Amino acid sequence: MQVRKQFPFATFEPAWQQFWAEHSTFRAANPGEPGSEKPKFYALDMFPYPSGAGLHVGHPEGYIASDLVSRYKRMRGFNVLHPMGWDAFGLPAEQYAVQTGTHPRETTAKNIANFRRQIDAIGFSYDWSREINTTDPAYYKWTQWIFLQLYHRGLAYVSHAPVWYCPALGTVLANEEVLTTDEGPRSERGNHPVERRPLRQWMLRITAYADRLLADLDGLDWPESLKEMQRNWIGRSEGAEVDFTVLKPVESGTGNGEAIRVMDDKLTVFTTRPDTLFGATYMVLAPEHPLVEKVTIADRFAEVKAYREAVANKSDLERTDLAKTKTGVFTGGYAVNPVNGAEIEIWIADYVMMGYGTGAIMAVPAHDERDHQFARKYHLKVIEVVKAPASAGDVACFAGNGTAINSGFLDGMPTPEAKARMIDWLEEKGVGKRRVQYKLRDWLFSRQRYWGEPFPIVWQGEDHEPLPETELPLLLPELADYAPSPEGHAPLAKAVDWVNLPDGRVRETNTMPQWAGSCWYYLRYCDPHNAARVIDPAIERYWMGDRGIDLYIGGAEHAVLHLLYARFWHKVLFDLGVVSTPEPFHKLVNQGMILGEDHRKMSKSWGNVINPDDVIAEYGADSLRLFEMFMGPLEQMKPWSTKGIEGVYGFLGRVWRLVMEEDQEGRWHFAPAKVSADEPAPETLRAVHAAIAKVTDDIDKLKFNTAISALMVLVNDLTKLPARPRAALEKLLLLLSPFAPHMAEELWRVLGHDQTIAYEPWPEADPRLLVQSEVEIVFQVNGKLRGKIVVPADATNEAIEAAARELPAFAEWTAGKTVRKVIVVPRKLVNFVCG
RNA sequence: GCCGGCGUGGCGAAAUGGCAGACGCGACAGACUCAAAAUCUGUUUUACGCAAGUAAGUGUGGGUUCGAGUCCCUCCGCCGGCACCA
Repeated sequence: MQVRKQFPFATFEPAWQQFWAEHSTFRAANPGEPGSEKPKFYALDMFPYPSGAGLHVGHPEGYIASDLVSRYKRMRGFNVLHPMGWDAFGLPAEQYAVQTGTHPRETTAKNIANFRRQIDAIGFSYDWSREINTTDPAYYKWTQWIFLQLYHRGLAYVSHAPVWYCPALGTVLANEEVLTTDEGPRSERGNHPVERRPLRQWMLRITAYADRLLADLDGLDWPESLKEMQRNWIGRSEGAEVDFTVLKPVESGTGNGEAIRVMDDKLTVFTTRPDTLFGATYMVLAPEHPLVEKVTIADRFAEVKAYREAVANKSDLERTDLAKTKTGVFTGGYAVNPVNGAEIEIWIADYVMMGYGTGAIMAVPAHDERDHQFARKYHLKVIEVVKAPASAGDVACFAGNGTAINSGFLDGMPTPEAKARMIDWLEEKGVGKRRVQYKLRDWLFSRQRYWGEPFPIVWQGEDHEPLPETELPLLLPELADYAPSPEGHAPLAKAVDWVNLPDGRVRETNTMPQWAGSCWYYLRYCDPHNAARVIDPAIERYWMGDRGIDLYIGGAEHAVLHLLYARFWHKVLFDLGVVSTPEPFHKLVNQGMILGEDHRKMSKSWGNVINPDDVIAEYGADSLRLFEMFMGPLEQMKPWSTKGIEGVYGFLGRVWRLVMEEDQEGRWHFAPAKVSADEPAPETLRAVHAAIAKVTDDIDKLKFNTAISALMVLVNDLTKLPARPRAALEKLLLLLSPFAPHMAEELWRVLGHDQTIAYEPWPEADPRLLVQSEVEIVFQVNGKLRGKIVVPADATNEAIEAAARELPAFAEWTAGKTVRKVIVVPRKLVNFVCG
């Protein structure tokens, strides 16, 4: 059954989309082109991976928001860069290729076409002449070029350290792509089990930028929670390295009292609490620590070996399970505490990780919860060296700041001072130094996949060398079979002719991870067709100068990975002089997830997925846009509601009928009788200007839901008028146009305009029309509302108080009481405090 | 465990320390209609009351203030992140 439509969106929405495309309405002007004299505004969406499933209504939420801002900024006189593209390398297309033999290029092209169709139907104002695709050789040529710059700067290197390998996906994964789950470590993509394997890998030295990545967060207009996540991920700690001399008893097996010999080796630890060095009563090495074999005595060797083997077979989850009791083994070796010469035992335990600090710790069981647990279990000595402040209460193990005790020259010092003093002492004696430690690790940058950027690297034996830039792009070879080998050899190894060069050298067969293409795509949009350079400097300065991208909207799932990697590459490019700002994304907003109507996450398995195609067929693109912005704050998670979209659809119908009427045959026509040429009445004028002020202010703050509610208030007011002044209607359409651009364009034309509304100047609210001559003031007694009075807007405090005293309610509520104090807030309230 | 964020009607939500619940949905009533739908106009936090009105009310308990949804502290719940990081 065909439901009667409130307005013919199915006709005019596609027509306007076609109009915009044919007229290149949203083409942004590069420097030198007409329009580039305007100030720029760069509004960026996180570009999608074009999956086979297509879009659901959650995907375009951020796109609608950025589109709205883009349209608004154009009307405010900005030259707006609002582009879209495809993050099209990735695993699903490759897995499909493994199963079916379809080249990922074909799958990707098909998916992009579907995404493009869906996106176009929503009426976005993208400049499609700047469309990019990370799998296009003309694009990945420059991804490879940036890799070469990293390589030349010593920021790309080869590692043989154990890495996460996923047998199901047939590839290695970065630390960040591995999740700790109840079933053990799993791949973020697909939730497959992963394991450690020693494989030759490319790493990027992101740790060299740790300090700058941390420090520059401060100046960014990002959600504070997201900045905090990056800070935690980078994980900066200040402390000291301390060198311990290693002792080893001469083998005897008879117990104590045997001769000892001093070994050459130093055992270096990292600690954030050098002030507790006097309380270090034992040391712990990670089981994998290279010194373990040297410090272990013969008597202990079997036990140590068994422990190390047991640990090696543990998954990381078992190892990091906080609930389990700590285990460890004494090596038989000793170390000398440099500060007091005490000989302390060296243990190994899996609560110390090889990957952080030096893989060894000095244990201070009195003031570290973990050391405390361990010491209690193995009956190790505990020496208290920090006196807790009285406010700390009675705790078994005090880990906070206090006053140094039992610590020789530190005694009596507060913790921060004691830390500094100890570091000075260590540096004087040459047995330690100040050190800053980061949790951030280098970025594992190679994957054993087909559908990614090939590395522009060739090997000669164990030596690698870069391809010359003139040989870029290095194209992906064609393959008959895309599956990786079970041993972890990349699919590219099968392209024998491609891999083996005539001179005996061989190509790198790994490819880059999906993050590579998205690390710099925002730059390419500025100058998408430049064959000679990654980006033209003048164009870069125009679009990226000053603050970089003015507004970046995308999902919070990219809080640490994409956003950290892209910042890293950007800083490298900044150091190379390719870009002119140290940070790419000035303002960042995370749109909240849209849940299903049942308040659960939209997913096929719940059967609650809403497809935008269906919504558009039923209510039109403007309704979809308007509703997604009306549901609630952009950043907030919120459920879809069919009734809700009917509400905004009804609102658009009301707008339509302000000027249109339907004839007997169901055709809509302009209704001249509904529009008056008269000047708006003062109250109408005030309503219009109040809406202008509210909508403008709200868009600036990205508070689209309240902006829409202001538009609804205005439309409700105009609906009540027998005929609507043309001037008021035109202002309404201008305000509506970023939200519901199709209807705004259509009615703008109906009202006789022959140019697109997209570049009409945004209306200005006249403050003189907003001031009211009289205001209603709240009358309170003891803070409780007891009445209202109307006074001139400029009434003095005295006049307001006097007016309030005239009220019958005043006598009633103050009877038998004394007025002790009167508080007047001009234009707001008057409050009598009585007792 | 640690670090963020959030708790407001039947529902989605508003509210520079100053009238809690704008706007929308739903519900109820009226107009139009033979009738319905659609549309238009009202009402709609709860309790008591015919009403005027009064009282209570923003997760819990306290505090600051003339005045707290908003600021501070305690606890509870939900969401996100990190997780033996020395």
